Amino acid sequence: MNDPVLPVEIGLTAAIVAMAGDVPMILTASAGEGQAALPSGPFNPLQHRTFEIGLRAWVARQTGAHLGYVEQLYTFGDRGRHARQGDRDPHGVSVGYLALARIGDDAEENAGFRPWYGFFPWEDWRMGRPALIEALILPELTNWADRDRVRRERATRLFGASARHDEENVLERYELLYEAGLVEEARRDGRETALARLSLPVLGQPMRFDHRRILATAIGRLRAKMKYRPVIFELMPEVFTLTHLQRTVEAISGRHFHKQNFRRLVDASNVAEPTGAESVATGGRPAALFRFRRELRERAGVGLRVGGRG
Amino acid sequence: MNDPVLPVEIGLTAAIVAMAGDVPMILTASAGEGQAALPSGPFNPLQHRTFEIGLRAWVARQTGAHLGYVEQLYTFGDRGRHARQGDRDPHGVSVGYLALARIGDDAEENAGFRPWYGFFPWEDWRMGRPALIEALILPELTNWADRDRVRRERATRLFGASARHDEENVLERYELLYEAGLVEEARRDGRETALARLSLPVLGQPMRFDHRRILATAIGRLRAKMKYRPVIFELMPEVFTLTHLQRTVEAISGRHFHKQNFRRLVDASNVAEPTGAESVATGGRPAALFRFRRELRERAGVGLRVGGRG
DNA sequence: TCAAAAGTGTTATCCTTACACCCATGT
DNA sequence: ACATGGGTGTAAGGATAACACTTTTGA
Repeated sequence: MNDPVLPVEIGLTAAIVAMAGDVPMILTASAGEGQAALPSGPFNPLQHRTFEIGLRAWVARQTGAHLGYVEQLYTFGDRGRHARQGDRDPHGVSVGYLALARIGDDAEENAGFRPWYGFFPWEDWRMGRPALIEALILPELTNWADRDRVRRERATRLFGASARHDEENVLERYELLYEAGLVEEARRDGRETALARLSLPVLGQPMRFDHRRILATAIGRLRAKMKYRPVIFELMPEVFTLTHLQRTVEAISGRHFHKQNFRRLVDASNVAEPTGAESVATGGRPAALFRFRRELRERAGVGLRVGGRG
Repeated sequence: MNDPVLPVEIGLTAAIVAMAGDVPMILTASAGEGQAALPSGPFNPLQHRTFEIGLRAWVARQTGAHLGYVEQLYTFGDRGRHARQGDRDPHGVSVGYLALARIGDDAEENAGFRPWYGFFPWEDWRMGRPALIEALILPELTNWADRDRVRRERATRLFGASARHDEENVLERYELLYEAGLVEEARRDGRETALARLSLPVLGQPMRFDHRRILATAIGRLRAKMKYRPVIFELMPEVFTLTHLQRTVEAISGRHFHKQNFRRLVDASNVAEPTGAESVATGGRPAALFRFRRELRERAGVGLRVGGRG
């Protein structure tokens, strides 16, 4: 309480998400070669009144992207952030953010954005359970768990075939893989690892520092938030078809939904209304166009409550 | 990005919750007279590896309390935290925490703890809708909203008799009252207020700085967390009766539950198991004693999923 | 024997999930 | 006419919410 106060530097790190078709993208810092990193910058309290304002400012300056929704994720204190060898992040505190943006189709604007499932291939269940879970992750986890009952149960709960898959636990799954030494970051941090046996990057491209953890947190948060806040529309154009909306929700949540049930859900939730117009057909019957009911933006409890299995 | 880095001080502020009978308590700093405040202290990265370790250290030193569960809430940047006149919080960044503790019955140990509904009288719905909502809050909000449709809708949604009450929106409700100038903090911060007309503190005891906001965040988070993590047991003794458990859950969530449904829920969730023993009767038929199944502590998705209306 | 609290069985309702079929357009 | 994607009705099963009643103790 009466210790001398020790000032530290504040950094902001952002997971900036956008959609390109039905591929969820994450903005990475163009850090020459080497591992991908999330964009980050210092926070200057004299220049910007709040973190969020500071964040918007440097993102606008560094990239063209205009941020829609912005949400604070977590604050990592200095050596608390999986402190390890090779971590050359400046001493200080880092505040993690999730932000949503809209990007166009032209390569210019998309520069720096990468598909997020490139970092988390085991998180995309849209076409069913990813094969690499059975083929790679489970055998390696079994090997790691050995006779340890707690480890075995954890592995089964998070990746087991019988366990109900909860798409929100992105961070828990990543941390298990990290602890089991199955992601590149574990090796870099000097942990025991089974990676020698594996040809990388089967278990996803690595990121610098603890940025993949931050991204995991961001994905999990977005997947959860979607269900009770209409944030998904920050990733959609002004008007859209219901199929387009479904593809986007599926892309983010990494799950597949039944068309009819999804539509009923949208209908019941009342977050979208028909514009009256129809889409220029994209290969079949023209689809009705919808728009987000903006007046609901601030409403809690309004979201697409996709259920257990869709 | 290339601005000179500006170091700032990091402070930790904690909402430390405990139960006394069926009254949820919050630890307040013994700041002489004046308004209540949450305990807070500086974070020294040289001394403590993580925020959480730092937090536990100074809480242990300052108070006798031993913290069980600890969770980060939000980080407020300097002038971002409702910066206003009268705010004499040192410049810097403040990381807010929620922590759960167990206290005994003796006055010694309970010193500094105050009933949290003293700060949020409109949040206790255990005996039905609090009378002061109809009698005071709604009339004042109607007056504040005047002809503004957005304001009216917001007021109705958060306090209206017809709206479904969502106990988790503690922060939203507090912020509405703040903006409407109905809490003491609004006056202190130099906002227009209707308080002259009201005899304080009808709308709850005020707190210093933005500590009541932090407490509101903590209550809301705890009410939500309870449903999918077995955190409630951090507030319970080793063994307890089902009625005791129900009283505690009701106290935290501020709602009343049907006995039978609550029991079925506990049974279905499998988080508690009978010890075999029975309680020394407290006035009626002896009750079976239960204990928390500790092996579930880390399990996501395990909690008491009390539903819409209990 | 009465008060006080523990403890249970059953039903109506709604929501979730799943299934199978029809419709409108471009080529 | 057929391929492509848009769009709907309905029924089974499970979870939730509400009900009223019995049991066991202490005074």
